[in-house]
Amino acid sequence: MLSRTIKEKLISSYTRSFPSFPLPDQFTVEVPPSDGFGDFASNIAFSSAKILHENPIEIASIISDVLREDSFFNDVTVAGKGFVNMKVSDTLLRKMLVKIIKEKEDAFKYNIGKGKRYQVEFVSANPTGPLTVGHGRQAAIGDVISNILEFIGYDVTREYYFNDAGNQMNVLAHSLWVRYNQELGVDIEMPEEGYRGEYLIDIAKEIVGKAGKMYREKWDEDVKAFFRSYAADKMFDWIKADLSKFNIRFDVWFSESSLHEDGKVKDTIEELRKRGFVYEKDGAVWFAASKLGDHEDWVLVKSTGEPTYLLTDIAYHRDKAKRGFDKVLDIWGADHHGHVPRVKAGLEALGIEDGFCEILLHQFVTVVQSGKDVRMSTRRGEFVTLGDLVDTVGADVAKYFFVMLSPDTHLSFDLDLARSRSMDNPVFYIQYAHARICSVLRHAEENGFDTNREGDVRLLIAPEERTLIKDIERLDDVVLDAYDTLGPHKLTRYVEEVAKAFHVYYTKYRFVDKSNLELSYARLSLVKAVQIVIKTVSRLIGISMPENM
RNA sequence: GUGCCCGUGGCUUAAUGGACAGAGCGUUGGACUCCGGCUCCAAAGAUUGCGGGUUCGAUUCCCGCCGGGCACUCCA
Repeated sequence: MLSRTIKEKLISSYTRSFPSFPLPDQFTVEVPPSDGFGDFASNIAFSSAKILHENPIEIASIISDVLREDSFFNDVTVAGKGFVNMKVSDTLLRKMLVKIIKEKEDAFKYNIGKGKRYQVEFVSANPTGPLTVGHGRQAAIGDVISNILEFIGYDVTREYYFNDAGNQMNVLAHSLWVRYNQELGVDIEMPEEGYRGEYLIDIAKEIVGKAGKMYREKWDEDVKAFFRSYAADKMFDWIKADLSKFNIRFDVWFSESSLHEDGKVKDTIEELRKRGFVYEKDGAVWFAASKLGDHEDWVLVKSTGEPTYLLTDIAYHRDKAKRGFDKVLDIWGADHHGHVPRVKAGLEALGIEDGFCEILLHQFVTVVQSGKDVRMSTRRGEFVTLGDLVDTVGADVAKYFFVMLSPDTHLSFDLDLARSRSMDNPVFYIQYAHARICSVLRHAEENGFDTNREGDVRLLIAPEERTLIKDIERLDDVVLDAYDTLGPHKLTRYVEEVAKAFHVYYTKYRFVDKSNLELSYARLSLVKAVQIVIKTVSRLIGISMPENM
């Protein structure tokens, strides 16, 4: 909360000091690496050095002189090669604490989104098999980002796009039919490209139970359609059950076949044609992406007459724009990175503005078990399902592990470690801090304290109290940082830091002391504020905060 | 071969171009008569893959190597 005001104060000191010069493009206000540098530090002198043709140290000292006149600051110094280091007054920090207690999580909300419609599309796995841990990472990242967007005032739609139209579904249908026949003792080989997972065997058994030998060695369009829809329904039930077990919900389930049925794929290709990006060659219809700087052109409609994945995807994104979203975010696995420039070229060709669609890629998840990698492939039927993972480690731990690293970082999920409940587990560390807080508040009530009473925060003079207040008052900065960088891991790192600061505080001081009621009330206020912050972050991450463990 | 991502203490990792590269795990040594020790304190541990360049300043940007992952389909 304070860094905003400080930024404004830096700007006004700058313009007062250098009235005829423009402001630097950007400069930071951040927490310095060590307490010795004060509470906040800014690099404004570095970023303005070129504009002012002046030594950063000189600039910093001029700005500092102005800032020093403000009672907001306790101390302003110039350090290093030109940092402006600021120490804010204790009164001000305590005001922030009071604000948190009064307004709760609203104290940290800035309306950046202003109600604009933001669509986040994630998971979007096709119904050909169960969700894997890789989808789990995507589900977690997408959910946390959606929560963040909502927190800062966007109207968010969480959408799941599934391909229920293409050839993969036919392959799935045929694979199921093969399993069905095998169940009936018919010796048919699973085709090379078939889905070999054991899950189809269970479904095949089910069909034998219901339909007997009706489809034995019989394969035509009707049979295909039956197996296809049977398989798709089963897969969807499974996917939805796993997601709900994982506490992830979607607002819209968007089917690819609806794009075809509603003529949107056809419309898209016509519009591309009108704009001069379509030509025919070798019996196929091509997208002239090279006109937009791509190194080659891509097929939109195969010579068989079927649309490609690229075309339907462009049609899908065109539809997103037509549905009136102000902005959309797609979350894709890193294996789709080659697809990014093509879809973007498609949108550009359609005249959709550049900033409309953002794509966040995340690196892969590997699962390590007994010290070695578990290879995962839906087609080969080798995987650890998301549902299994959630059953073993719980939704909270799974979700936290998925978002605790930067999406850019490869994630290696150690199943043995996760299964062993012992864990050097940050989730438990944070939950423990929260449970301790609840325990303290309970203890206070039991000893006759009214925990709703507001304490006199002026009594909070211990250094650990100052640290803790500084930590919790910057939650809004953390949320905005996570938003700017699309980095949910900023939240987990932050909440670990807050939990740490609380544990340190807890170990050193007593909160409930009948011989010093006023001090006790003051400290209980701080404890409650910490609880508000931990709960707010845990809600954004989507994990629970039990009162007892 | 071409393109994208990654390379940071023993391990897992953080750092919109900023200060002495920050955490956690592990290791070693400490701390409970009292609100939950699932906690806390301290120490050791790093030439940020290698070599150049840009900059007042580079883990971050550029170039070249080395190593790993991914993608280069009329699959999705």
